[in-house]
Amino acid sequence: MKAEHAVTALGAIAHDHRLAVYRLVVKRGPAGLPAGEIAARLDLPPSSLTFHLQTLQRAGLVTQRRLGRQLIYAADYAAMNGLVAYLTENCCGGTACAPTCEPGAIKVARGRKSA
Amino acid sequence: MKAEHAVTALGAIAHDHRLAVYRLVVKRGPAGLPAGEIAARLDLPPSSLTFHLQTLQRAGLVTQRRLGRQLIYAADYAAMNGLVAYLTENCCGGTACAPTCEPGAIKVARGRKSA
DNA sequence: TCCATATTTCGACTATTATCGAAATGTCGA
DNA sequence: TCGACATTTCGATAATAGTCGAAATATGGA
Repeated sequence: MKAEHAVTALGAIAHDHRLAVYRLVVKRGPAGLPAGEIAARLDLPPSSLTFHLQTLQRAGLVTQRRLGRQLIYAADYAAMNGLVAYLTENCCGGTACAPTCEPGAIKVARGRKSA
Repeated sequence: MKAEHAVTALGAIAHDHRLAVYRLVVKRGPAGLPAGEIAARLDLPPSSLTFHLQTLQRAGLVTQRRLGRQLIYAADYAAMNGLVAYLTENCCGGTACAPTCEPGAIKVARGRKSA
C-alpha cells in the first residue's frame, strides 16, 4: 500500500460520523445497509450522509450496490485489513505482524473452525 | 479506547507530512529524533513541523523530551498498538485479533492481552 | 552576561472539509 | 405515464486545518 492511499483511508475514518457509519456497516456484515437506514440510525440528514458515504467509498472502505430503489453500503473488509497491515508494518519497522479479519471466520487459524 | 480518541489518533496520521514524521520516528525507535533533524530530513519549515508534531503529540502517538537544547520526539508504540487493536476489533466485529508491536521484540504475544 | 543554537509561538493568510436545504435523478408499482 | 419513495447532486455557507515568516523562549557555553 502506498502512503498516499493509507492517508486517504485513514482520513476517511478519522471523523466521528464516518467512523460511526463504518462501524455500523461492519457490524452488519456483507449484507450491508441501505443509506436511509444508516441515516435513520445515526440521525443524519440525507445529503450529509451521502457526503460521508462517498468519502468512505472513494477511500475504498465501503462498497455500494443497488437493490431496488435503495443503495446498499457494505464494509470492504480487505481494505481494512490492508490498512491495518500497513499500520502494523510501519509500527513494527518492516516485520509483519498483522492479522487478517473476515466477516465470518475470525479465528487466527488455530485448530477447528466453525462454519 | 473511546471512538473520540480513535478519531483523534487516526486524524493525526491521516496527513502525508505527519505520516512521514511518524514513520521516521518509528524507524528510529525509542531513541527518537530531535525536531531539527526531522525538519531537515523531511525538508519542512520549523514552524510547520512544530504544528504537526503537536498534532501527533496531542493524539498521544509521539512523546517529547528535552535533551540539552534540543527536543527529542519518539514514537509511542503502545498508542499505535491501541489504535490497531481498536481498528481490528471494530473490523472483526468484537473478536480480538490484534497483534502487539514493540520496538525491539517484534514477536506476537499469543497469550493474554493487557487491554 | 552575551551570543549562538534549537525550537516554539504568534499572526495572518489560504485551502480544504463539513453541513444541509432544495432541486434533480433513478426506481418501482399501479 | 404518473406518483411516491430513496438517494444524490447542487450550491451556498460555516468551520476547521495547513502554511510559514518573524518574533519570542529556552538552553548551553565562553
